[in-house]
Amino acid sequence: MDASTYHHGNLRSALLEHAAAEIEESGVEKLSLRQVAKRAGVSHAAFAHHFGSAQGLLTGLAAEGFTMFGKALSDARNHDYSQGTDLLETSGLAYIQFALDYPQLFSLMFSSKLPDFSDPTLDGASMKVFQAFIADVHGRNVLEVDGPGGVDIVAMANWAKVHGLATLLLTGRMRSVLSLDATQQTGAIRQILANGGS
Amino acid sequence: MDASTYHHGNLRSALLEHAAAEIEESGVEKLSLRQVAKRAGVSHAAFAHHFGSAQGLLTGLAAEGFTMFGKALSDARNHDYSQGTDLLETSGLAYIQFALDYPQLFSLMFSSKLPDFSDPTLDGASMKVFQAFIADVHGRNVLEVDGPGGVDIVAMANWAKVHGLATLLLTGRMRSVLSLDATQQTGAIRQILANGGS
DNA sequence: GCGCTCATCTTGCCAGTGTCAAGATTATTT
DNA sequence: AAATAATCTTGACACTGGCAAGATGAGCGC
Repeated sequence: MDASTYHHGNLRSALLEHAAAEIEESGVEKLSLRQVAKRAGVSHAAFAHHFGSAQGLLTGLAAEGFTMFGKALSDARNHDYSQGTDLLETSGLAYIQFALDYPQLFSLMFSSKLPDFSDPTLDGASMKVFQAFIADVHGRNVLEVDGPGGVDIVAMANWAKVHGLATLLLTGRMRSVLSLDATQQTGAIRQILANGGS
Repeated sequence: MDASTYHHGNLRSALLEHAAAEIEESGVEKLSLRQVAKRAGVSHAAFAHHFGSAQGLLTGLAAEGFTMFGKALSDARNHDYSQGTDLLETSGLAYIQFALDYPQLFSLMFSSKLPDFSDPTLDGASMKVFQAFIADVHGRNVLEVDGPGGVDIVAMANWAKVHGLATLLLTGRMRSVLSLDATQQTGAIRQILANGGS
C-alpha cells in the first residue's frame, strides 16, 4: 500500500491483482512480467522472491481463480436454495456465468498449460470446486450410476455438458446462441442444460 | 525437398509440418519460430513471405488441424455406418479420440487465442466440421428441438457434452476416468456419452 | 538504544524471442 | 537475353524471462 517504502509490504497480492487485471485486458498469451512489475511500480525482478518464475505467478493466479470460482458457485447455491430452484441448473448457470465474467482467468484455469497444476495449493483449490459441483449433481439426481471402475456416469456427463457449453461459448463457437440478446441467451443456455441430449 | 537449392520449393508446407511436430513435442505455449526454422534448415526470417507473422503460421496450422479433424470424423462415420452402429456415438468417440491423439493441435484449435479465427480459410475449415458433426446429431435424433431464436437445442447439448468431455480428459481432469485402462476407459466414455445427464 | 540476521527489492547483465529493412539469389515472364 | 517478381538471408531492433550481486530495511535478541 505504501508506495514510498523500499519494502512494499504486500507485493505478492498486489502483483497477483495487477496480473489478473493485465490478463483480463490483453489475454494470458501476451502477459509480460515486466509490464505487470511496471504497473505495480516495482522493478522487473521483484517477482523472484515471491513466485520464483513466471510459472509461479500463473500458478498462484490460477489458484486464486479457483477460489473465486468456488465462491461464485456456492453463492449461487445458497442464494437459490431457499427459493427451491433446481440445484443443478443453478450450478450450471453459475459455472457458465463465471466463465463469461472472467474469460481470460477461466481459460488460464482450464485451457492453459503454463500453471503448475501439480502444485498442492492449486490442485487442492481445483479439486475442492469440482467435488462441490459433483455434489450438486447428486443433490439433484438421487440416483448414482456407476460405470466401469466405479466412474460416476451421471456426474461426469453433466460436468462435461456444462463445461463444454462454457468453453464453446467462451471461444466464440455456438454462434446461434451468441447472437441472441442477454435474456434469450440465458433461456437458450437453460434449455441446453435441461436437455439430456444423446 | 531439394535442400541444396536456395529456393526451397515447398517451404510453406514444410514449415507447417515441422511446426506441427514441434508443437506436439513441446506444446503450443513454447513454440519458437526460430527453432522451427532451424529444424527446416532455413533462416529465421524465411517465414515472412509465407505466413507474415507468427500468428499466420498458427492460423495455417489450426486450419490444417480442422481439415484433419474433419477427415477423422468422416472416416469414422463411413466406417461404422455400414455396420449399423449408432451414428452419434461413433462421431462422439471419434471427436474425443482425435483430441487424445493430437492433444496439442486440438488445444491450438479450440483453446488458444493465438490463431486468427476470423481468417476465411480457418473459419471455413472449422465451420465445415461443426456442421458435419451437427448433421450427425440429426442423423440420429430425427427430432429437432428449437429454443429461443431458433437455436437447435439437441445439437448444442450433444456438442457441448462431447466437447466438454474431450477437453476435461485432455487437461487431466476427470481422474476417475483417466485412471482406467484403455478398454475400460472407452467403455466409460461410451456410457457418459449415452447418458443424458440433467 | 545497538547490532545482527535475513527477507525483500534493485540494478545490470545474459541468451533468446519475433519483427522489420535491405540485400542476395533464383524463377518466371516478356 | 533482359526485366520483373518471388523467395530466402543477413543484420539489426526492442522486447522478453531469468540470474547474480548488491542495496535496503524489517525483525529480533540483547
